[in-house]
Amino acid sequence: MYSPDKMKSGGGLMAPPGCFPGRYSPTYRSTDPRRCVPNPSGDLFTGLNDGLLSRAEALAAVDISKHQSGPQPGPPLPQLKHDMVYHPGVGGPPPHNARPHQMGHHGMEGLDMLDPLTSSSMTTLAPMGEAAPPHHQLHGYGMNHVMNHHHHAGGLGHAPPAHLGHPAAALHPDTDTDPRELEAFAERFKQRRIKLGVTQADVGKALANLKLPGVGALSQSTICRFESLTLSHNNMIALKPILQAWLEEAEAQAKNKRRDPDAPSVLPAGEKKRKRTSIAAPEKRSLEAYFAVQPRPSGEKITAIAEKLDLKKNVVRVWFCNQRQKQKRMKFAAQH
DNA sequence: ATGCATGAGCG
DNA sequence: GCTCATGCATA
Repeated sequence: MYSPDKMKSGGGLMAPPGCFPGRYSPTYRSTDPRRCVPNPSGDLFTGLNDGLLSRAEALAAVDISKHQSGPQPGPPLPQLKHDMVYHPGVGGPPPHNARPHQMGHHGMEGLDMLDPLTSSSMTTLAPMGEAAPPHHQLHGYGMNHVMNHHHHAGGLGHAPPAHLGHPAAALHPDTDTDPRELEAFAERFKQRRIKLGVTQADVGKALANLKLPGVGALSQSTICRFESLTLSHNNMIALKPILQAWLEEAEAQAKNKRRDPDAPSVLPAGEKKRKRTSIAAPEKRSLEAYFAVQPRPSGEKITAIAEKLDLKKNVVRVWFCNQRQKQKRMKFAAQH
């Protein structure tokens, strides 16, 4: 029911209808047998990273075994998994915090001598968690207001949360930014959403109907991530007032039993299907190993890695970007 | 629920 | 080139 372009523009994301990049490179070779063999043949990047790469992999192996069986010195082991999954299902067990889960850069100790190149940046790694983004580009659906660290949530030049029921939350950065509060809200939100019998996708779509300035539809993914707190802190803060507005509106309508009968469900016919690249486990493991040593490889390095793993350079680059993003991902539970 | 991707905005 | 918000496709 939503044409791709419609939805995106509504959400603030621009997807020029006719500008899809021709590089949808269907690199989905997950099933490709070659994938399992990180081609050890004559590498072009010879002198460059052969040694490094191998060591990185070896180190990763050590690292892995380390947190799997080995006792961790100190805090509850931060898993350097590329993903965090602590999500109970709907109606699952009482929500509760997981472990303090910051980025895991264990395994680094002792690696720094590996390669001067890689170690240089490694050594600077700090216990970052969500520290202080240098600056931010405020784009998207007018979430600019909240995104700004020092601005108050009411920003956006509209600030009509008067009727939203929780003026305090909307007006006080302290309240709005409090991870505890966000966590609690996400929890409530999910619970009540389910109560209303609405799916995450429904919510995303419905947001556009709120007609809040600058607020368009969102995807199921985003709603899901909001509920599971897997968005950045700023993103959570930006979305909260919007979802809160929707929730209140939805409950009001439900109470009055009056849902406007407008159901323009005109499913847009199929569009081009993007093929999702799937990186095979062995390759993924290698990437994780490299990432542990150098989360921000240079273009050259990325090229070398891509070649060694027989992956597209862009795929590798994006993988690193996503990995960093995940690493930075806020873990409310973790920080409390 | 999550992996890989796009694209805006910023150096 | 990166970060960040966000989405499509898929497990």
